[in-house]
Amino acid sequence: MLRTHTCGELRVNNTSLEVTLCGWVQRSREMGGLTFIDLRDRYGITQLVFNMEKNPALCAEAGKLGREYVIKAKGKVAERSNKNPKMPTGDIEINVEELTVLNTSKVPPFTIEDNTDGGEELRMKYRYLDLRRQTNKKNLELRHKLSIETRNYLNSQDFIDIETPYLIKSTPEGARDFVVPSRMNPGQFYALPQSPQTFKQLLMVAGFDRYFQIVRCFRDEDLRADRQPEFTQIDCEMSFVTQEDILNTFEGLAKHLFKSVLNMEMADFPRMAYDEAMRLYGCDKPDLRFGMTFTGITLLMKGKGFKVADDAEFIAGIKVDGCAEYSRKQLDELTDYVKRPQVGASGMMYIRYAADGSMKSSVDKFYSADDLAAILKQFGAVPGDLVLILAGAEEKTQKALSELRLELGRRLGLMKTGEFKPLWVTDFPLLEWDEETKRFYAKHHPFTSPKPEDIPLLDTDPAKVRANAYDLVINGTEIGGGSIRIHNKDLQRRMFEVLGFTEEDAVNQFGFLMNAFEYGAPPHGGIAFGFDRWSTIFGGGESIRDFIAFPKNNSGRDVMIDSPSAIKEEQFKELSIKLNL
RNA sequence: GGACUGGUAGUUCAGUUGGUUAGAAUGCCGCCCUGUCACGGCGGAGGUCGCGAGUUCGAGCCUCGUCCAGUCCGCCA
Repeated sequence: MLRTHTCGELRVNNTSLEVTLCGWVQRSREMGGLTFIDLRDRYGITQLVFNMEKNPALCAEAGKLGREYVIKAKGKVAERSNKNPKMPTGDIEINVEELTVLNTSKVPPFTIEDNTDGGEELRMKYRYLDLRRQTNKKNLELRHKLSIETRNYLNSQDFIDIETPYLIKSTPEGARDFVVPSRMNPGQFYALPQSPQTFKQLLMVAGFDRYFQIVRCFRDEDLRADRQPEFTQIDCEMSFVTQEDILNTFEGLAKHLFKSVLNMEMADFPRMAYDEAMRLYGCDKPDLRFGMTFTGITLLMKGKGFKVADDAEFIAGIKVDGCAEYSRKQLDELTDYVKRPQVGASGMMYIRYAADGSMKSSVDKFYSADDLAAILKQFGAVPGDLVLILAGAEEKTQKALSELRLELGRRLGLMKTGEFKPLWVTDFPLLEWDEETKRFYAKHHPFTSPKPEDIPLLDTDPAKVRANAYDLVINGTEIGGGSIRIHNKDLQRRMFEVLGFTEEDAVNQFGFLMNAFEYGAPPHGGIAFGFDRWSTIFGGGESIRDFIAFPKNNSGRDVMIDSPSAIKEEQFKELSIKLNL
């Protein structure tokens, strides 16, 4: 090693030790006769001192060092006369006797500091410089810790890590596939896996009754702050289990991660059926850090001559504690918020229940004091509260009210970082009707098992069938989800029928799985967690990009290596591909 | 596919109603400074106002188009 110590470990009890440090020049401060240099490596920052009286040549040399030069410095640890309590190494410094420039550096395009002056775009282009910053380093360290602790826990529970292929077969269901041409099989393509779903089920058939993998998955869909075209899952599957066994096992994983990574003891996670989540929060991944659950008042508001209410399929609202004094301006802002096209409400009603007991609403014209009092009672409102009400088509209104609830949560500071409210959402619908294609789609995936008691509904009312499917939600983010799978080939065949697959389609796409199910498939089920999201939530971050070493931007581009990019004509030829742009 | 926001010095941003030579901070360069640690002081360099049209006597500012970035909707079994 070129160094004897790191830049983060020396303390006052190392005084007068002869050490050699290596690192990057964070910053230098010249005082004329004295020069200080902050030397940085992965572990911290240590101050180097050069003294003009003791060694003028060396001091002059130190003065020439630029930001981000890579240097090696040999010298003695000394206790500082002027200590810096803000730094872990602030009690000591190194009186440098030998200095070697290991490499020079151009002036970096932004400052390598916690509060950098560089914008997102620039930092992504120079990601290797951005990663030198402490905040990014911390994020990747947290991610590493989560990864190690996940392995530790699952290993302790007899899960085994098995790799599955990346070059697999395209299927039209679900997300768009990334596709890879096969040179040796002209005109044919591999697909990159959206998840190792079918392979882990085949591993169950193979008898590996507890499997896991921390694995890259690929989906060619439009991106968001919490979505990347390639992302990482903690992918798990178990045999001979019920839903209850899976929830318990992976609640165990979550608790272990909370404890080992964040040092937090978590109580048992609450559970909520999908229908309940939709009724109370209008959303299948509610943020439980605050209340403000929905109160339905469709019947109370209808029949009073107010057309908006009379025409509405669904009317519900939320009670905002202690906000009766909201100004007209604030209420108008909220109205504008719900009327944004992305939220989609056509208006908002309010009732202010003033501290003196008086009521003021936006619909006084249509509702008597008794009517309003009845509504307030339904909400359990007390003087000082504000009630906000949306009306319209059920699904749309639920969604808008859910957005309004979250907006108020943000405005009132109720979504605190550092507070964690996990939740299992269970009993998802098995199928989703698509108006455009006039057919059902699997809400989770086509191998999800219906609840046994709901199987008869497959023939009569498929939309009502509930699945043995579950999601883990933390603070309003879906962190993972899974299901008990179908292991019976007849039920699987029936499922494909409901989804409108012909026998031929099913065999063509999933024949290998159906064949496998002919040879003794055990009852099994599993779950997959979004590893990037989990890291982001634990790290209190906003965007999963901050927890991925080399992420892509929202157009799926890597601006550092400039990909995707064109390929050479010879490559197309070799692949028997012609462009059609 | 759609909505919104932004693009001005190396960087982060300001720039009034369209009007003389486009500013600040920071970074960078030079000089001074022996206890700094966001050091301090003095001085200096640094601009295709994303790109292309248009309106105008005159455009960083107005209009249209386009590219790029970000947030969201659709999409993501």
